[in-house]
Parts: sequence; C-alpha cells; structure tokens
Amino acid sequence: MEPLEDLELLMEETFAEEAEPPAELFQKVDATIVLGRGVDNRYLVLAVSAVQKEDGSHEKHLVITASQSRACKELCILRNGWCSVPVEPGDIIHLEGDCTSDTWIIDEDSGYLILYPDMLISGTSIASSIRCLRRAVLSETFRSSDPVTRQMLIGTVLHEVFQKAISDSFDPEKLQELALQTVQEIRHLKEMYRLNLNQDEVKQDVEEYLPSFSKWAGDFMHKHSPADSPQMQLSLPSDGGNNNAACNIEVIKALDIEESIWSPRFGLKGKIDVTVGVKIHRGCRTKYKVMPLELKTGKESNSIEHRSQLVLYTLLSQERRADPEAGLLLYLRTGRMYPVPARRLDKRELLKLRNQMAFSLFHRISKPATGKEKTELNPLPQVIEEQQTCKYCSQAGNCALYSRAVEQHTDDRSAARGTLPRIKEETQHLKATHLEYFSLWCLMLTLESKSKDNKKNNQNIWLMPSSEMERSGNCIGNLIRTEHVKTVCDGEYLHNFQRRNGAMPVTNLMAGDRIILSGEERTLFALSRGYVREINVTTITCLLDRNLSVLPESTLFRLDQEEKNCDIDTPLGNLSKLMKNTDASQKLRDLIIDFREPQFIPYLSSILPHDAKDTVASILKGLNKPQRQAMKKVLLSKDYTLIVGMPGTGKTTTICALVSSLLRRYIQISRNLPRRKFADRRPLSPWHFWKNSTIVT
DNA sequence: CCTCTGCAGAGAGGA
Repeated sequence: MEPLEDLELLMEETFAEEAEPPAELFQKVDATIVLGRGVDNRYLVLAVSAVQKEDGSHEKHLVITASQSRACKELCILRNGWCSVPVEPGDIIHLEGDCTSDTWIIDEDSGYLILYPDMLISGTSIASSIRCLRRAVLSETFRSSDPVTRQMLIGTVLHEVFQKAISDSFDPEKLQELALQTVQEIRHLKEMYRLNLNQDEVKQDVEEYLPSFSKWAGDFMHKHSPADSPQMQLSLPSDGGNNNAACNIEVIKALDIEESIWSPRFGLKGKIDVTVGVKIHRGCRTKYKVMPLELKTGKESNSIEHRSQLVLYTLLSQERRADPEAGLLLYLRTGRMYPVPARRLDKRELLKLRNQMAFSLFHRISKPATGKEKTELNPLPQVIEEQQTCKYCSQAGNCALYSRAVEQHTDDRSAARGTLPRIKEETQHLKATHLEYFSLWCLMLTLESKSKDNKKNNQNIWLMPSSEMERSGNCIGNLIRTEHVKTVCDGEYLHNFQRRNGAMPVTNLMAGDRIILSGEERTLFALSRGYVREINVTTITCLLDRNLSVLPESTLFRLDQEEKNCDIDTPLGNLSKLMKNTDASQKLRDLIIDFREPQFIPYLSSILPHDAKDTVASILKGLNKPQRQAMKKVLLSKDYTLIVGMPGTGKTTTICALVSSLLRRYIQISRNLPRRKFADRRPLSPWHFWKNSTIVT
C-alpha cells in the first residue's frame, strides 16, 4: 500500500468515527464516577447514620451502591475504630473483606474501608503521618520545599550501590568498583555541585558502609546450610497457631529493583527498594516467599515509621503476587536486618491514617453552601505542638505560614495557642500583603487543580477494560512485544509493540505522548511509564523506564495515555519559596507582591564583554525592531522584564535569541575568569547571568 | 478561530 493511500484510509476511518460516535460508550468513558464490584470494587455512599447499640457501643451504618443506576443498595457496618473514618454521603469508597447477604462488616478483626481509593498515597507519606498528619499533608502539597542534604545524597548513592551489588556481587573489589561508578553518575554529580561536595568526600562516606554490605551478604545470601544464617524471630499469620517464632532467613535472589507499584485496591503507591525471594527455615520446614526489602542508611532506629513502610509495602505487593505477610528492614550501616511481620492491627491503623490523609487532601476547599459565603481553603490537620518534633520539621515554615495566612491563628483564643510563638517567629519577616498573596494563590492553585482533577483521572486504567477505553482513543490494548528491547541507557528501554491480531485501532496517541504501560492481566497493572517514540498503522515504538523482556513473550499489554495532571506542584513550591526568610525571596516579594519598579542598567557596554558584541549583533540580525528592543531591555534588566505580545508576534523567537546571546556571554566571561581553587571549581552555568532577568510571557 | 500550559516523582535522612 502506498503511504498516501494509508493516510486516506486512516482519515476515512477517522471521519467515519466522528460521523457516528458510539454515544453510550463515550458516556461511560467520560463518566466521572465508575462504580462496580469485584477486586477493585467502588461503592458510592448514599447515606451515613450513627447507630447506638443496646450495649452502649457505637456503629456507623453506610447505605452504599455499586451500580451506576444506584438501584442495588447494600449496607456497610463500621464498628470500633472504623466509626471515626470521615466518610460522607457522595463519597467513593472501596471495601475489602467479606460481604454476606448484601452486608459488609468492617471491624477490628476483619475488613478494611478505603476512602477515595483512586487517590493513591505513597507509603512514605503515610508512614510520616504517624508522627504528624499536618506535616504529611503539607509535604504532599508543597512538594519541592524539602531541601536535599548530604545525608540524603549519600543515602541515594548507597541504595544504588546495594541494588547493583545484589544482582551482581558483594565481593569487596566489586563493591569498590560499583561505588566509584555510582558516585560518578551525572545526576549525583549535579547534587554534589549543589551541596558543594566533591567526589572524593562522597566516595569516602560511601566506602565506610561497604564492609557492612559484605557482612550482610555473608549472613543472608548463598548459604550452604540454613543454620548458617543468624536466627531471627518472625511468625507469619499463615503459620496459624504455631508459636515457634524462631527461624532462619535466607535471601535467594533479587527479583526486582525499585519496583513501582500502584494499588487501586488500598489507595496506595510506592517503590520497593528490592523485591527478594526468601526462604524461611523453621525447624525442618522451609517456606518460600517473595518479600519487600527496605534499605535504610541512617540511624538503626527500627522505628514505627520504618516498620510501617514495610507493612504498607506488603499491601502493595499484593497487587502483583501472593501476600508476603512480612517484609525485611535492613540497616546498611551495620548490616543488621529486622523482619517485620504485617499484622492486621498495623495494616488496619495505617489504612485508617491513609483515610485521614485522603480526607484532608480531598477536602482542601470549602464550597460555599449559599451564594453569600466565600470559597475558602479548609484548615489542615491540627498542629501537634510537640517541641521536639516541630523543632526538626522540614515543613515548619509552611506549617506556620499556612496557620497564619490561611487559618489565621493569630489570637490567643485559637486552638493552637501553644504554638503561637513559633508561628509568629517563623512568619515575622512577612508583611500583611505577603500573607494575603500566599493565601490568595494557595486558594487559586488549589481551585485550578480541583477543576482539572475532576475531569479525568488515571483511574480509567484500572477500572476500564482496554477494549472499552480504546473507543476514547486514549488507549491501545491487546499488544504483544516484537523485536528485541534496545537499552538506550539505565532506565530507558526502547520497546516495539504490535496488535496481537490485525492493525492498530484508530487512536489519538501520537509520538511524544506520555503513556502508562500495563499488562492486560490485573497483576501486571502499571508496570512501566514512558513516551511514544513512533506510531504507525502496524507498530508502536515506546521508550519505557523498565525492560519488559523479563516477562513471557506471550504477555499481552495495553498502553494508556497518561492524563495530563496539571502541575500545581511547581507554582505551589515557588509560592512557598517566595515566602522564605532569605534575601533572595525578600527581593522577589518586593518586586512581585509590593510592585517595586524594576531597575535597568543605562548602557549595554557596561555589561556586555567587549568581544561578545559581534556575536550578539549577529543574533540580533534575525529579529525585527520591537524584538530587538525587547531583547536589549532584558540585557539591561537588573530585576525582571515582562514581554507582552499578541499570539504569533514572536515572543518565543525573542526568548530563543536571548538564551543564545546569554549563552555567548557565558562563554566569553568564563574564558576570561581566573582559575579558581579546586573546591570552588564549579561549572559556571548560564543561569548565573540569566537569573537577574526573569522573563515572563 | 486562536494560543496555551506548565510534564516524574517517591524517597533519600534527621530526631
């Protein structure tokens, strides 16, 4: 077939689709609420009532439905601690447990209720909410405000070294080699530059851990006899009444590294450091389990936070395989490993915490009941008032800021009286105009994200079969892998897919689109993410973050277009930074919030290196007069320049010319710089010169 | 009718 005929055929098909849209299917695909029963059941709560029993105990009764028509009603009874779940009519919930004669019972001993299950919350977030729910919600909101420290960098490097070693060798020489190789990776060098550390310092820190790596491997891997490994205390629920907790744990091999799992069952997501195959020897019996192994490079705290992470990972693991029932917590500084059983009690309490977090994150805004009330941001979970915790909290600034600017805790009658001095101290550098600005833009950004969230959600991937999703044009199912996987680099693998039978369906997917790859099987859900590289009538080529060649050749896949979730994280992070007590932020507040007039240098000659003039002139040649004027203005700018123009008037072209000329300046200047001391020999980036000329279009 | 708009993100440790 000639290429042109191809195109004509495709267009005919496209128009045919447009002429006769399968109305009822489109309706389903676009429905905001997808209800249903089964593993991923989704119930709509119709009514909530508190019931007092004769024995004085309380229950919460929910009338729920899993049918789109709301015709089939079921009852869900919450008992004990579950009564406190902040569930309201209109909410979507997921239920785990048993349902007999249309009645669910969620109590201390059985069942779980997951509030807004399609909101996936990370394991670390939930673990951190144990100490302070407010902090956990704040760091979900102001994501980028946690500055990376030296310990974090070392931690990241050590994780990678261990992860490479477990699939290779713990031989001391090999470890040295892996350490050196890891320290030299570009992304780590960038962080080192930012932290003003050099390679040797980092390498030295990393090397201190390596003997413990080998010790751990000697203790737990490649054993001749089970008794060679240290004895541990661990009893699994499936061992029943067997109270013999003593066992030997032998790690057979690493099955996956940084396995990323989304769990629409439990409303969780996370990345498992190492997924290991483990033999548990108890007396003469041996059990094989696939478990999460969590690495920690910090203090050997064996804390609830660390242990909770593993409990949550056992829940995540159930999306892919049998319940691990336990996880392993390994402290790399000593090589000591702790087994962590996933008891019902812990899972229950953690899922209740997840529900509280989900509630806070979902109800960010109070909708006015009448037209008179204002739309406002809701208060966050309460300040905990624990000096010791608050002193070291990375969200302390945002916590105080939100309290003062949004919750307006300024008088002595408010609930957070004990924290008033701290709140005042953390925010005293801010004027009323700054607080108002923060509050206003928090609200605006939250409203914006809310309005976009409601339209679409990745939930269609798990709630909608690919055959149905395909009709919307944002999904292709029934794909098989063809040709070899080409490894572009670590974390980038080029895959080819074709329809198992026949040609590709008509689709919106285009080269450059972000996609989520899943197996058609439920257990292979959201295996990998990546981009479409190329798509034609027969084949789709994708760049994925995982190598799928480990799966059987016959595995059927589906590709779903990743929903563009609007990125309010960046502006919210910037908003938080704008309020910081630093000179740079002070200057920006001055300019942006208090409208100080931007300043300009009078003459170009005072800032442009002599020999850069020709190059800049040649760049200017391609621009028209207003563009040149705009460009000159930016080069003279001490603060910022605002370039405004009608669409198509060439704002982008001007900016390209600017970047190009600033880059020239960089080359010119750095060539003339005197050699600096070693510790100070950082690459000069164009941003050094760029940062005085913020450009907004 | 146009343009736009942003794109990774969970976890790295501290106490």
